[in-house]
Amino acid sequence: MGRSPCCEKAHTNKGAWTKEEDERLVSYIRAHGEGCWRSLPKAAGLLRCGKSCRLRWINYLRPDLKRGNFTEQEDEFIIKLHGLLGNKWSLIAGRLPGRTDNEIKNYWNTHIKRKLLRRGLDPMTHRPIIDIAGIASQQEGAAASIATAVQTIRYTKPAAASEAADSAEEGHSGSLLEDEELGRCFDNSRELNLDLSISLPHSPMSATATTTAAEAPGSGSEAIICLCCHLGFKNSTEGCSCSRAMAQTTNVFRYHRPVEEGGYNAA
DNA sequence: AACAATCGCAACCGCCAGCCC
DNA sequence: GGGGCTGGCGGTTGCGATTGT
Repeated sequence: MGRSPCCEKAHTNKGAWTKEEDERLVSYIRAHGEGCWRSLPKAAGLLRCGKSCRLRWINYLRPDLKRGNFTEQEDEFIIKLHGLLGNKWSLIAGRLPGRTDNEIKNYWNTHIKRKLLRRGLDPMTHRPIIDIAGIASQQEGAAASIATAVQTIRYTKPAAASEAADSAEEGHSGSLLEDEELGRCFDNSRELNLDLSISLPHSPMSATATTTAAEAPGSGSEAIICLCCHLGFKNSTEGCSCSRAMAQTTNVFRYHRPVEEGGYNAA
């Protein structure tokens, strides 16, 4: 059984694309647009798998691609987005015009990982490595499975961790969920609510940034912003469930950040 | 100069979700 | 409802380029 192949492998080229193949693909897409990738190779006279054509176009031939080195600002932006989204390269790429998911993924693996390690941060969790080692030691014994689950939850919302790590230089405090709180969330819900929302940090700075934002329980000065909506990952017709999630604020993981515009720019 | 090791990136692979019939 | 098809995604691999010995 198994999957049917996406194309007839016996008659398809593999490996590096030639100039001629590139030209064929580009001219076809210019003439007909991005249509059905499966039928495109045949229509364009290419001995390539449709997937391969799509990848070549998206990652290399698209006219709006910005090629060349990443700027320091892009670096920091990627780090922050990765802190928020994890390895969701396509989502990260969606926030960086002219960059592809593949490019960002490669760049992350070859440059940024090392950069974070040099800063003493774990590239996956964005937490200080010493801190992680401490948690790892606590995980030994009977609590290991719970602690692992907590780490997993933390990974869905690690932005606060990166914010915390940067807080010394950025001047605002991250609001990392305490282990106890994370454990409670996990224990209560048994399932992860992946709706992300944003609220103001608990720092004094945030109070000055508060405008007409909804008051959040507990802090008295938190504005809750749905991350999906704020970043534009969901359009208005897709019915983000943020309002529902916010009505049940107990198990919603929030990303705390200042409200002012440009907050995602590199510090 | 020759070889080995490492790096960087393009491309591939397999899985998954959404759509359509 | 479910099965097949397709597009899209993230992880991994392959290989040329670069650097070190």
